[in-house]
Amino acid sequence: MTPLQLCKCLADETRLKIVMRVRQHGELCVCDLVDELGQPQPTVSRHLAQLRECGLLLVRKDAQWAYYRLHEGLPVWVQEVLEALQAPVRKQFPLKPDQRSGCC
Amino acid sequence: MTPLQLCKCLADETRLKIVMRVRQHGELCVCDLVDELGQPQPTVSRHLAQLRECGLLLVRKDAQWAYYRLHEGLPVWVQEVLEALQAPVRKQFPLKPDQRSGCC
DNA sequence: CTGGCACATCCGGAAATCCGAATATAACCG
DNA sequence: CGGTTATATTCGGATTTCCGGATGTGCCAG
Repeated sequence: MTPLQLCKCLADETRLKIVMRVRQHGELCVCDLVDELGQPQPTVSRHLAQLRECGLLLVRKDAQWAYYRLHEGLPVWVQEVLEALQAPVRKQFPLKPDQRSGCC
Repeated sequence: MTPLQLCKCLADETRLKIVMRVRQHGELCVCDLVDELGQPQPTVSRHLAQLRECGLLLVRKDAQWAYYRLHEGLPVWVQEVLEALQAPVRKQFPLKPDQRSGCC
């Protein structure tokens, strides 16, 4: 994980939102993200794959669901970047009013 | 300046290097950067313009030279991101051995 | 004024990125 | 087994991003 790779991962609105939402919730399944972001499922899945491959996210598969979380072993500087971005991202992309559809 | 804009600015090797070098030196002129990065002057100038427009860098023009520096009024979270990236960037892209050509 | 240097900008094409639509896979349910 | 749900992957094209080369502009030296 290099600084350049991290910046590229976060240089997309959907991926930035995903990382921050996941960081906030600890763990989220794909359908939650699809619901939250209002984007088609293949789009979300593609971005999740990218975040997995670069080592930012990890998956846990349970039955038919896939739960994503931040990789536990992230370098400190990565955690610092994410921490610094958390608040302004939440300001720029506020959460949708709690319409817990309860997909899973 | 939004988190997304910042990430896009830093999601390019040349721009990432420029920002970090400028941050380290306080102020650098274009020919220094061209020399350091080993890239053609128009390329460096184009990236500098981009960093200017998004509000990360400021220029000071003196005679025929243009000196770039970090914008003084950057939000705290931006400064935190840059601080967190400084060390790993220097590790990934070490400085060229000091061959001060003294272009200016 | 002329030439040279530092820097900026413009233009056309190449390359990377992103997306929509369709399809694949895997698990659960009846 | 067939149907449905959750997720992943593939493909083709559209859009964005990046670069090289040429050109423009301002400043200085002679």
